[in-house]
Amino acid sequence: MDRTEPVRPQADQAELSGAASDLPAYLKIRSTLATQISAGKLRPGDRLPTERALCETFGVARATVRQALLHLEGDGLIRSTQRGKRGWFVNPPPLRYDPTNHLNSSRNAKRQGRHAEFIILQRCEAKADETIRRIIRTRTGAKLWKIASHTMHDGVAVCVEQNYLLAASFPKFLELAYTPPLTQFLEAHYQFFPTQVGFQARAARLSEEEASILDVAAATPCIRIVRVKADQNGRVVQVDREAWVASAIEIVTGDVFTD
Amino acid sequence: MDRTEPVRPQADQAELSGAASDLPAYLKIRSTLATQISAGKLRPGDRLPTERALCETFGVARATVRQALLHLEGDGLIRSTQRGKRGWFVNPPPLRYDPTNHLNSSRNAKRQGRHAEFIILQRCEAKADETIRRIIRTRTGAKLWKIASHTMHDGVAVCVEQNYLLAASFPKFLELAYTPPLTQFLEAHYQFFPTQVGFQARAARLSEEEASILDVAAATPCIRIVRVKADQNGRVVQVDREAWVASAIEIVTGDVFTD
DNA sequence: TAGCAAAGTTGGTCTATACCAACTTGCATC
DNA sequence: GATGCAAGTTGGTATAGACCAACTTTGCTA
Repeated sequence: MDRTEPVRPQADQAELSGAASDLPAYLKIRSTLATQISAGKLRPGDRLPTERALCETFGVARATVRQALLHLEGDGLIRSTQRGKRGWFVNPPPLRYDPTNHLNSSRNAKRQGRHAEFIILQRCEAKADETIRRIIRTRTGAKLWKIASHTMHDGVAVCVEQNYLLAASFPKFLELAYTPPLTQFLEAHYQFFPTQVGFQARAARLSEEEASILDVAAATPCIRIVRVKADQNGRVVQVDREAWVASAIEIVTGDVFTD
Repeated sequence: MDRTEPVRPQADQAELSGAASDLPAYLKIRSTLATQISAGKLRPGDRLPTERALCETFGVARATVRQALLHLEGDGLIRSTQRGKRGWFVNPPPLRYDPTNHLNSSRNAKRQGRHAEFIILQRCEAKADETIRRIIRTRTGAKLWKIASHTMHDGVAVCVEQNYLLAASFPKFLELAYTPPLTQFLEAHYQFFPTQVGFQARAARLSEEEASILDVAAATPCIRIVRVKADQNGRVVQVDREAWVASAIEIVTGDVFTD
């Protein structure tokens, strides 16, 4: 009984998602799983079957299953943990993020039914690097405060960020007892009501360090956001650099999408 | 002389990018190539060595090289063509795209030193699907005009889009001789000076069809943008759906980044 | 010299296998 | 029961080899 299926291991996969049967196997697996997710058979937070189990289900090698899973990760539908190597999990839908009206991120999260937490990693004096310097248009030596933190939504890390403040505009910042979120803190202690004067977003990948903080695989797709804020005189005094797990947010302005 | 290097094929790779030598091989290859690109040794439009040549250079298997290349693709640094299977090419830096001020995309491209072309694929009457219907807040049967097109920058396809117009607001649209770009055409023929009332962007992957139009590999990372425009009375009359090759654009508002 | 067919190249897909670190499970021992 | 170690599981990384379609190059023929 060994020779009924001789050399063609990729023959009999007609059961994979009927339509478009000339697609590569990994794309069929991808769309099969994507359908299960959008149909609610697999729900946010659910764990997918193990890679080896999926191999059996679809009758393919593990590399093929992984190709499908990595695509689903790029699609933003699933994520795999890194440290707690427990498997692949279905993502919640992305948080809507409005670049023109993004003054209080915790309230934004709450309005969308998420619980946001902020964890401070570092708070120190810092020098501006080339990028910051160009934005803030300052002379080389200007003193800055740097706050490094990350954000959790419902217990899942979704964003690492660094905030840079022009030290001259926020005297004795390090001596104050700081509680996030930053926007509210600066409002309360410095009567700082900023104007957002710049916003930048682009698709990229997480660095090693960021991925390890966010507890996802190295080089996970992310969206890098830079926000620039000015004081009442139009002076740039704050630059925020954020790296969001790409699947965790979408950029939206206007209210035509929120019904 | 065959047994000096017995069973450990991944041993001697100390020459790969000195620092952080405990990184996986594919990440070292990725950063080596990324460095060559940012240092200008490989310039936009250049073709990378073939995958098999890179295997020899770095002393790894082809799957490992491909892993590195796919990461660089996700980073937006390179792209591989699909139909004209000629290899991997270095991308130009992304085009800056301002969601709050994006009325004329060809002028935007020109200002950044690119030549933009628009190719019309289809122009027809269409019914609103669920998404469009919800945005345009119209009753089920509303008649729409649909324009499907794609955009080339310097001869490279970078974006596919569909524009939907409320037919009632643009009478006899199909009977007019249409020349892109759309914004200018509507301005000239209908005195339509829209207000942008909605903008949405998120990271995703190209569909089969889109990828084939854009001549890139299936499921290439992309940024999906939806723009919603209203007439003078605040009535939503236009919805644009764009899919940009992720590496081709970055979303920017404000002028603090353009120095 | 023009045209065309054969051979080679290249990225895309896939199999099969292997090893590792980190985590989980289960079992034997105290 | 609690403890602790061994065995199993899981995703991450990597090798080696294979086949294909589509493209390019080569070289022969008319």
